[in-house]
Amino acid sequence: MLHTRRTFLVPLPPRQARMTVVTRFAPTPTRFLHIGGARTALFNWLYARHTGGQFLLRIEDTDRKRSTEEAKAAIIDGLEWLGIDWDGDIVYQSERADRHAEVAHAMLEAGNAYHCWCTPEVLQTMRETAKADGRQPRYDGTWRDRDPSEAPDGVDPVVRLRAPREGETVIDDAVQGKVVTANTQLDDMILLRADGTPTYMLSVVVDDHDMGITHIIRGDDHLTNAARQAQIYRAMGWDVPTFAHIPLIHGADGAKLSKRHGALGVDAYRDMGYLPEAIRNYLLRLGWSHGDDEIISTEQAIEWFDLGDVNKGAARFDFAKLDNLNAQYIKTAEAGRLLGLIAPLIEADTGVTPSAAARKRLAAGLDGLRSRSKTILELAENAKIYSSDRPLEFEEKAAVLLDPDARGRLAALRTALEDHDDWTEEALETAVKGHAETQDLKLGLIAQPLRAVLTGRTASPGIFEVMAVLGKDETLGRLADAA
RNA sequence: GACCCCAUCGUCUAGUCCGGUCCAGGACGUCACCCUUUCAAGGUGAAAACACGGGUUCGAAUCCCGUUGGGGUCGCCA
Repeated sequence: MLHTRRTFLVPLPPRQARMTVVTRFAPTPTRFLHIGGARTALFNWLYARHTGGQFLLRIEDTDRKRSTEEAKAAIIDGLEWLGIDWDGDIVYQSERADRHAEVAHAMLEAGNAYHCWCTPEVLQTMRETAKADGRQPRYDGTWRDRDPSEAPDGVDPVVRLRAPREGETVIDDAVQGKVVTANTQLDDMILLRADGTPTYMLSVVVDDHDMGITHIIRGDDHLTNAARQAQIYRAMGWDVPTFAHIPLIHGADGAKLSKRHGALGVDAYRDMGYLPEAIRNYLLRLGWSHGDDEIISTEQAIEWFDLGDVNKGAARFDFAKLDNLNAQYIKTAEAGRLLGLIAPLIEADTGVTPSAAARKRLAAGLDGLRSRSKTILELAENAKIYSSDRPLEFEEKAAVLLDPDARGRLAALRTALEDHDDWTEEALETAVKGHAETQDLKLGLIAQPLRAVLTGRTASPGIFEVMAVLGKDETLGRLADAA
């Protein structure tokens, strides 16, 4: 754990001189790593890797009673699961409160900040009357030029920034372009609370500066904050980093992704059976593109990613497209990994640890299963036709298929198969088709009941493949169970 | 409400900066057909968009203005 790394306090060379890009992801540990945060982290990470720079992680746990250890762990877990690694030690904002205060005091001394004795109650009424009068609900600068000797007794003052009252603050955003804010829109924000603790506005600026952040890539919802933060940088005579406000992700209904609907943690996506590379690819394409490319490896993403290609408008989250991407990654994922992923799911579902024979079948049948699965959950579900030991459970529709006639046909087939020894897919196909011909039956009349009896279902991989994967003993055994 | 941001198929987007090659391209989804013992996968094809209104220009998805719509921010939260 770190704690005020000295290096951060050493004055940094001017921006032009340190050509290395430094980005950061600065989540608040109040809940899990939600999908929007994941994308912000991804973009920061990608940009740092693309430029050969650094990607830092800062936990903004400036207490507030809401930060929890669980949330911190969940965020770190989420990042790790997504394959997003950070450079150096994690910076905990709460451990830097002294430095934040130090900066505020420096501003006080330089005259760029001042004490204000307005209580929250006074401020509250100030806002209310302003609103009632049709004015903006802002701090009116009561104590900006008032003599501190007039300070009321028994009130601890806050420290406010002496912000410029005229002119405008301009942000040259790498994504949004030039954003101009009239300084009259910005009031003198609080830097230090009455209890001496720093506010978010001060903390971010000080931390970003001390950490040498060159590019602040974050959600659009911070765009308005950028102007205010720029004022703090300027008051301290610091270089203002490059801002890049990326659009927010909206739910399928177009509304903001809120706690209420759809704002899930990345762990939820993992539990729904999505592969981290699919999530990464999907998130990457939400608001960013590289021509017509859709399937983009992480290596390519790092090579191609640039801020200039990030869109300005918000994008809606679409599970259908995520499913498609996930399916594509499942198709090419390494077999051992997939097997490892589904084993615990099958076990949890059936309460049985797959037997050695079952695992063998699973490995043999995996390729026929993956093209039929959009998620790991589906894969595990589909895999049960191989993992289950006899006797099988039958789906309603499969059971219906096994009427007396069908059972009779299967019994005949079983007898015919008993002497068959070449248990390869091709040979079995020839054998079963041959058998159907001698019985003068359409293949479907045999194949469908066969599928039902062998898998307990009406949909499965090719039936001859299933037979081959099952092996002779298991195939005949399952046949015997029902025929 | 004020301020700020945004606006191409249902969705993600290419094209917009440096107007003409765009009666707008790709992907997902949808539909049809092919393949096929089932379900997928795969293949082929189809329907599907420049929000609206004004300009500027020989010419605008591309530039300007307005309207509408959507979003964000207005805390001694982060």
